[in-house]
Amino acid sequence: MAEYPPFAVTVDLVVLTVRSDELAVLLVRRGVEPYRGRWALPGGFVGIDEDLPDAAVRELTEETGLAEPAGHLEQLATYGRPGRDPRGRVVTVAWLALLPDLGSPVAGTDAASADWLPVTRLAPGQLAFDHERILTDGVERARAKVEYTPLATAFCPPEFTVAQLRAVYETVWGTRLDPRNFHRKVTGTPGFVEPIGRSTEGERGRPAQLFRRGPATLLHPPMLRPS
Amino acid sequence: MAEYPPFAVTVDLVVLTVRSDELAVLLVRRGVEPYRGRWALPGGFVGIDEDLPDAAVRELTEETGLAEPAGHLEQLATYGRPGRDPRGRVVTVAWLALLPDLGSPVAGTDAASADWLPVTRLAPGQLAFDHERILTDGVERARAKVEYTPLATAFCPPEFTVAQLRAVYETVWGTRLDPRNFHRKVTGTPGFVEPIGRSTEGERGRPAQLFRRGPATLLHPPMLRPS
DNA sequence: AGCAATTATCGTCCTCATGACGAAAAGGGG
DNA sequence: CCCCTTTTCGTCATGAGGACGATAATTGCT
Repeated sequence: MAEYPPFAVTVDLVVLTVRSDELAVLLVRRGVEPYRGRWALPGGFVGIDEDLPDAAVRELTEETGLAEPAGHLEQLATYGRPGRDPRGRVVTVAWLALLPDLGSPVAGTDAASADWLPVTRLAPGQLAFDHERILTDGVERARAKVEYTPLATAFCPPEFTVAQLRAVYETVWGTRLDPRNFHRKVTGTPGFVEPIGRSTEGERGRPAQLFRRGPATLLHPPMLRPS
Repeated sequence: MAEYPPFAVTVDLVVLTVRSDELAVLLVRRGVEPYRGRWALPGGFVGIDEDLPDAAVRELTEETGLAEPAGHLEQLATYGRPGRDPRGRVVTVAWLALLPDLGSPVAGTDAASADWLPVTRLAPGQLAFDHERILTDGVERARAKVEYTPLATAFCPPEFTVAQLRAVYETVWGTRLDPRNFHRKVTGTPGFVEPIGRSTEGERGRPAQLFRRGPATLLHPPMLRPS
């Protein structure tokens, strides 16, 4: 392999969740140069014998203390512009993870701290490397994919109400949705959600049926964003 | 960079076109080991100072003699399973290109020959490396994306008729579409196509209006595949 | 020229999905 | 028990899309 140009390969994670009615991304504060002290996407180098999805899962658990039991993980895109990393030629494979709200992450093994930050309140230029671009692409992908897939359920706990699912859509899209039409749409799309048989207790208002995510992988017809 | 595992990075291209009512992919016959003599996706190593999109465009023109004037090129996914290349740890960034039918490609600079092969007539295990998986993913992406984007026009010459565009959909999806409803849908979706003002001459039947692709980047509402 | 065959384009009917909204159901708190 | 909140069911109007008839505008044949 000495005849071919040597690259370093990393994985970076765009981990999104919905916390207190805001779309939040998991960021770590860098403890080492370059970009020391700046926020960055969690990620790291891929082992020479490690498969790419394995590296993504490892970084997710390792650097954030979060497991990936529920939730969703998919490849986002690959970024390799020369000069994007001052240490040399680094190509990064970015992944998109959607998780339910699991509370605050624990700090990683290095001294860096990790936390959820609302994506709408990030100032331009606040992230290390080209991570702002990667984050933008990830948010864009998530907004588009909840339209035609049941992926919005990945933001919910295993059992959830229609109203919780609606709050996810409203937060991800930044719009308000009519509760009655949303209810009809969700319960009427085959395989989107299935009733668990129980209801909520002790909340305000009429108790709501509990659902789990259904077997559908695509929504027919899609959930349309209001124009 | 000596402290990080060294990878080789390549680009591979899934170049699709519609030829004689079949969805065809551009393949090259490998002239060197490994997989010598087998069909493979066109591609090659990324230069140490080369950006990824540049490498994809370079390989597209270099190894196939095709330019990318019309048509469409987008990143598909990245594949890096250890062992996918017997020469060592190679991560490949795959790209999807959609082109109008430009005739037979010229052979590349090495002795390998290049040709269009119908995707439906490829036998399993016929392609080198993990290129069969990459091709499958590319075809899947194309089939899905013509639903909600105007990308089917990338398979057409700069000026085309509604019937030609319909033939593209029928070929890509492998279904028949009603000419009248298709015509209504295409001409009624804002920004999908715009009339050029001229019509075809010398063909059989009533002359058809010529169109070029419109400015829309997303189809609202999408072109739905018949269930 | 006249006619058949072919293809493009327009129009009609019906069904279904969806947006806007009213109303009833089912709980908690005074 | 009344009020407030939230869920859930209905109703109506609008618009998109599938099925299909009808017409327009050519070429090819006799």
